[in-house]
Order: sequence, then structure tokens, then C-alpha cells
Amino acid sequence: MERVPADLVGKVRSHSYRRDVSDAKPPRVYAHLDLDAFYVSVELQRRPELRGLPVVVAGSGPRAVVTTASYEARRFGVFSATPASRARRLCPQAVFVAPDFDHYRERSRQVMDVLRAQVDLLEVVGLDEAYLDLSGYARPRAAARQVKAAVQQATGLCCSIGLGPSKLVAKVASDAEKPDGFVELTRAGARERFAGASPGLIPGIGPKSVERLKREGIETLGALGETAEMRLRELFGPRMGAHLRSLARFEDERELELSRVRKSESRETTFDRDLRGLAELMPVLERLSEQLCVDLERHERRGRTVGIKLRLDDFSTHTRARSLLVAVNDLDTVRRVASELLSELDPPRPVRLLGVRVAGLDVPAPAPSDQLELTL
DNA sequence: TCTGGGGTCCTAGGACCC
DNA sequence: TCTGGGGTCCTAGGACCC
Repeated sequence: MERVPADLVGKVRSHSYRRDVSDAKPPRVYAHLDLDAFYVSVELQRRPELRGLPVVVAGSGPRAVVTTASYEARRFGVFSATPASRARRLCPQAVFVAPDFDHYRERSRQVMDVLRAQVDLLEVVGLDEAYLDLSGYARPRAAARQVKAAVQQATGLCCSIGLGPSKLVAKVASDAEKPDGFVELTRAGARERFAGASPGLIPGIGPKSVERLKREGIETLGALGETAEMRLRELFGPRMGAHLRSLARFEDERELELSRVRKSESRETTFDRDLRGLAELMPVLERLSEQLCVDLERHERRGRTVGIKLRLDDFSTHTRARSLLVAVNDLDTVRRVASELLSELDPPRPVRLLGVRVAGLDVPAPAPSDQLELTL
């Protein structure tokens, strides 16, 4: 793997793109960076002979779904979350590659290290996305260009960047012209450009909401933004109703979340064929509990709530949880509680998915320096 | 053709306490 | 004996995101 050239590291820091130090609060400028077809791009670096071909990263089982498809494969209608069986029918000539998440995590870490060398305020979202706060930079556009070039130079990976006055506008801008996009939008510019687009364009408005809106005759973002708030409140509840209208108007005051505390951890598996009865399920529950506890113990995480999750053959999902008096992460306890919950639920139909979860994770012990600050 | 795995957040109802 | 409201905790389901 190429290292970041020394002369690139910190270039933005020392340069005139740098944050302007003054009393007045500068207007907010956020960038959203999205690596283009990340898993496929990483695989193509290992197997350059596949460049230009339809490539699909997907598991091999009968119920696998596509993790990422190359842009060549997308032309055949193969996208993330397409069932792999369907992908094979749509694009039989595609090259199927098994996912290697350990490798993707490592490559993601390299990218995020490049970003951290370039900007101070960074929110990492999953393996292939990040928000950058460029507020106060004299030349935020130039800084974002520089970041994009640095990622390409250091990792060989291409990304799309969106710039805007909020996370929402930046995110939508980064999606607008990918791959290899670079789009800056104002809030008004975003409203205008996407007035005719489906509400589903907005992250946070999913397929269910799009359908409900459609049934109400609201089919575009422009229409949603102009709908009376009272009507949306009646349809979606007081909070969600107001929220949907704000999103459609590209109103978004969220700050970057520089660090996040994990609240739950889980392991789940979908079976190649449905299982029936406790006798078939218990050994799986045992294995999942073990995987989960090994990881919890390694990171010294404990949680007070143990839960299970089942998906039946009709795709209905059922969860059961029990909160304990103390936070736990030991296999004996997690396995015992999980198996009691499973026995009590005693699924009446064939089961396609089983999962174990520990939630209500205790907050990690603060570092000594933090404790000092708390006492001051 | 069916629909992964690992998460977060929201809602709603019930228990319980003041 | 009946009737309250508010706050917190817990559980179950579901929408959504990457």
C-alpha cells in the first residue's frame, strides 16, 4: 500500500485554506465525502484485470445480497441489496467477488487517516463516508479539492464530494454527480435543483414514507416542502410531520458528531434454509452468543439488556429482550438469558434468521485526563 | 426473484412512583 | 372512592442508514 507522501500530509493545515481565526461565527460550510463504489474499487486494485467489467461484490449463499456493484454492473440493474440470485440473472457475465470486510476496514482506516491529516473536524460514517467541517476556511472549495486529490494520491481511490451549508445539503450534493463528483450547493440551489425529484432522494425518507406520501398525492420534494405542516402532522405525527417538511426544504441544523458511543452490539445470521424448532435453533444461538461475547470481552464492553431476534419464513421480525440488574458480557449469562427468551418465544413457524444482542452498553471508563477535566 | 449484517432512532403502551 | 398528570424505565415493532 502506498503511503501518504510526506509533502502532502498537513498541506491544508499550513496553507491559506486554513481556518480563519476571528470572533464572529463564520457561516457553516460542510463537505460530505463518499468513496465511489468502495468495495468494488478496493477489489479492482487487487485484481486490475477486472477493470471495465461488470463486477459484483456479494456473498455466495442462496440468500446472499449484493454488497456493491461496479458502475458497469449497475447498467444492468444490479445495485446494493439486490438479491445475488437476481443479479446473476440480470447480468450473467458479471464477475462475482466474495466480500472481505477485514480488508475493507483496513483500507477505510487508511482513507480516514488521510482525512484526519487534512482537517480537524471529521465525522466518520461507516466505512466509506465522512463529513468534514470546513466552516471558517478562507477557501473551503479549494480545501475540499485538496482533500479529494490527497485521497486519490495516497490510496488510489476515487471519491465524490459535496459542499453545502448543512450536512443534508452536502450529502445530497455528493450524491448528485457521482462517481468522481464535486458539487457545491446552497440551500436554495438544492431546493431548486431537486424540486422535481422524489422525496426518497433525501436520506431519512425511506421507501415506506415515499409510498405513504405518494398515496397522499405528494410525489416530489417541491410538493412536500409546500405541504401545510398541519397536514403532515396529521399524517405522520407531530414530530415526524414537521421533520419531513424541514427535510424537503433542506433545513438541517445538525452539527458533526465527532465521536459516537456504541449502544448495542449484536450477531445475527440468515440460514440457507429455514430451521424449525428449538432443537435446531439452540446450537446456533449458542454459537452467536459465543461470537458476541468474545468480542464484548475483548473490548471490555458490558450491557444490561440481553435480547434475541427472529425472522420467520413470512419475513415478520420478532424481538424479545430482558434487562438485568447489572451489565454483563460473560457467555454463561448471555447464553442463558438468550436461550430462555428463545424457549419462551418458541417460534411457531420456520425461522430464517436468528440473532443475539446485548444493549444498554455501559459507557467506557473515561481516560484519566477526562476525569481530571470533570473535576475541574 | 424474493429480501444480509450491524447498527441507530422513534413510537406506543404499560408499570411504577410521586 | 375516584380521578389527575408527569417522569422514568422497560419492551416490541418498525423505519431507516451504510
